Amino acid sequence: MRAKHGLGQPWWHGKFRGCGYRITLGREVILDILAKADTHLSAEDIYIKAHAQYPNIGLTTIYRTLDILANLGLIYKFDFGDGRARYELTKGPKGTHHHHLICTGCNRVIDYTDFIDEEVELLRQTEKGLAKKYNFKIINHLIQFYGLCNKCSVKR
Amino acid sequence: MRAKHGLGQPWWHGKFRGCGYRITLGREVILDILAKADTHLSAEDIYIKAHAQYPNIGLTTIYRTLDILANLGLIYKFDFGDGRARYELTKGPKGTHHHHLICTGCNRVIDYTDFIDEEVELLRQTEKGLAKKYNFKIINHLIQFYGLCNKCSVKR
DNA sequence: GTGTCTGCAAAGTCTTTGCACCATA
DNA sequence: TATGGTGCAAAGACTTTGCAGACAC
Repeated sequence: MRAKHGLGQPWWHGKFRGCGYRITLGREVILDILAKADTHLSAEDIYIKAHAQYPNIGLTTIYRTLDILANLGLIYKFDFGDGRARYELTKGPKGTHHHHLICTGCNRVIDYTDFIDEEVELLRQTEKGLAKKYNFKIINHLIQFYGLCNKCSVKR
Repeated sequence: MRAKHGLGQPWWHGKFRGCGYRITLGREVILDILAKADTHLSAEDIYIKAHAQYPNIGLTTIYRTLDILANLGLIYKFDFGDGRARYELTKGPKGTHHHHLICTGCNRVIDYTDFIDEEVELLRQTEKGLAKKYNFKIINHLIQFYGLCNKCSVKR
């Protein structure tokens, strides 16, 4: 529903062109995959999906495109502790800001979107306070909870 | 000041022995370095420091020891986005729980310890809520703020 | 003495880079 | 047509593993 706008151009074309980047088939495929994904994909995950619909694509293009996207602020890059990075559209299908619950037993990751108003407000204030005290311009934050999911906590 | 207790044994000896691990010179050196460090050290940082006072030590020992320490919950392992892990004693010299402000311009990391009471309380409640809703046993959390430090924000 | 631990070297994994060719604008 | 972009192969960086000798207990 938010995939296109105006003359049928994907929403990100403007941002891309504005930065001097070209729109290529590979990049379209990658963004399409990210837009449809409901989880955090690794570079290889994306490569496999992309390769299915565009067999000529190489892993290199995946990494290079992800790098651009991250710099443009279109995607987030996460580290869940398993040695490979995961990527996620800043404004995903769900479109909502969220945090992660990571099971240290099985590496499962659960998205957590149930923010309470106070949480958002507190975060806003904290950022403001930190910005002032440390003269730091805060752009983003990362919150992750670690623990054991129901299956893994039973095992122990 | 909290380095020793009882009969002059470092505080962690008990925990180590209790888990069947042996106390070795290499491990003592590594823990000593971590205890004295006031920043997040990389494996190589630790290796260099350790090597200075115990030239026989190898990088392998550093990694293996850090792995044990992390599993024992004695250290935290962080990823600040520069491709190498950083380690920090759970209860450092400062002994305080803290979060990090990471400058995406120069990779500088600032410790942030000025918690406001509401923050701690809110976090506690959030954890409780998440634990209940997702049947997740939360053990730990990670909060990092990303942005530009004063030097880097001037540059742009 | 026995089961761990260790250093070294080699292997592994994810990611980045060099280069010649190709495609977008 | 002029820049950028791409795939491939190779290189790079950090971390892990195999193994024989050394050490803690």
